[in-house]
Amino acid sequence: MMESYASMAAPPPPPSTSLPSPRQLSLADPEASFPGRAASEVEPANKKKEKKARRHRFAFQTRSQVDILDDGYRWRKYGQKAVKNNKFPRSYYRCTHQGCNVKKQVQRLSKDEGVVVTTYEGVHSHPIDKPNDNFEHILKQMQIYSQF
DNA sequence: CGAGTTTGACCGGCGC
DNA sequence: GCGCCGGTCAAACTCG
Repeated sequence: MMESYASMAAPPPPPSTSLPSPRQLSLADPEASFPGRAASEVEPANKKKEKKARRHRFAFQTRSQVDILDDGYRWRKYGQKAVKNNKFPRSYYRCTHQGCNVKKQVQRLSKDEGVVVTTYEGVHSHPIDKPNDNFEHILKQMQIYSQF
């Protein structure tokens, strides 16, 4: 899906009207006074604003022809942006586990399509939902760079 | 039907 | 002060 760019090459729906994006509508809505995605802010404002310092960041450089690196956890893609120094876009993933705010970003090297850099942000606090005993073996094959 | 994926637009910070 | 950039979200669509 992610590698198939032409899969969705015909999205232009019938131009019923120049209706702006739903995103803009929320802005026009007085109820949407929240600045941006504050609506998803599950944390009540009762507490002080804790700084969103980034947890430990681990970058895994793997050699894979496919960008779908399954580490055993369930990830949900929440964005895709192209990097300036790379001709390929970077994919942003997030753990679907409740309370598990672990983020992961996958980037491919434009020079070496077979090289994929996966950066993990945060730590998982739940067991793996997928039987992958070989994961440990895979880790050994990967070169782990620990930052922070 | 549900979950996950896609795309566009927005936000905040930083630079100039 | 404005422009640029990276990063994030939300709705819509697709797949199983």
